[in-house]
Amino acid sequence: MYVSYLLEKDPGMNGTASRHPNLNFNHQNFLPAPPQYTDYSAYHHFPTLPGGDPNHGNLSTGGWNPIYNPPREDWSAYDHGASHLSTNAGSVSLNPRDGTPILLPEQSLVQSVTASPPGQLSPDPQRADSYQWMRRNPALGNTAGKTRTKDKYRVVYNDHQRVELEKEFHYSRYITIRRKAELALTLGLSERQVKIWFQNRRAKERKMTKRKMQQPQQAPSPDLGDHGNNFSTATSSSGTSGFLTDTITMRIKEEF
DNA sequence: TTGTGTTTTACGACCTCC
DNA sequence: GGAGGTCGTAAAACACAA
Repeated sequence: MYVSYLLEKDPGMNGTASRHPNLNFNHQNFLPAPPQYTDYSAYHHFPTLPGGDPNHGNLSTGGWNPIYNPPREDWSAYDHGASHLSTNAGSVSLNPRDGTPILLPEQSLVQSVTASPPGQLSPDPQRADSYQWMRRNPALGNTAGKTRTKDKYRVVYNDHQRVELEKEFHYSRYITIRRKAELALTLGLSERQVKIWFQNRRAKERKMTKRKMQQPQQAPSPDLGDHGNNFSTATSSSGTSGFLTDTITMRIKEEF
């Protein structure tokens, strides 16, 4: 309980600006548009891959930082879906000069990928089916800001928003103030929504971990041997994600 | 089509920390 | 007091079997 507090027992840990003087950023300091994560190197530690984002492996091209568990193989499909289905301006990178949408390499790449039948994206139709949640409601786009007390109870985030949030969560289960602001900006969400998304995501992970713990030793999930392609497995597995998070946490400690 | 179970957003209550 | 954490829950969105 109160994991963040435990983490923050160690000064300089991932946390809020108020608690960590080193994190006393000015939110205005980062550019509100591409290139994404230009100042995100603070807690990323891998050399820039050619053409890739040094911080998230290659976020914008769909690559993956080796520190993470391997990406879900069907993410590219989500990105594709998001790239052409999303009506949310916040989900599209814009040219900082003229504001025109930037077609990321992934968007052309995944278009060719998804030219194949969906079943070919994953050899496991069951697993592929497990990620249908990522594909729904393209038309909704982002209508963030609706609340129970307003005209709509809740919105459904689009594929791009979900993928980026999942990627961030995969990197660290606790988002920094800076990253929260950046992510909110780039995804067209409010910081509150990003915060709540992370809270809910952690709750989901705990729930899944608990569920696994309650299940007696059963036959090992085939996903576990799937090079981590199943993101849910990777993040919900206390062992895997715990290790991952610990590793990341230590790296963040080093940085701050 | 419909009923049912699950997942996803969003919130409130309550907590700790600064 | 404000920020952000967990926990529990409501309700929309969704999946799927009958």
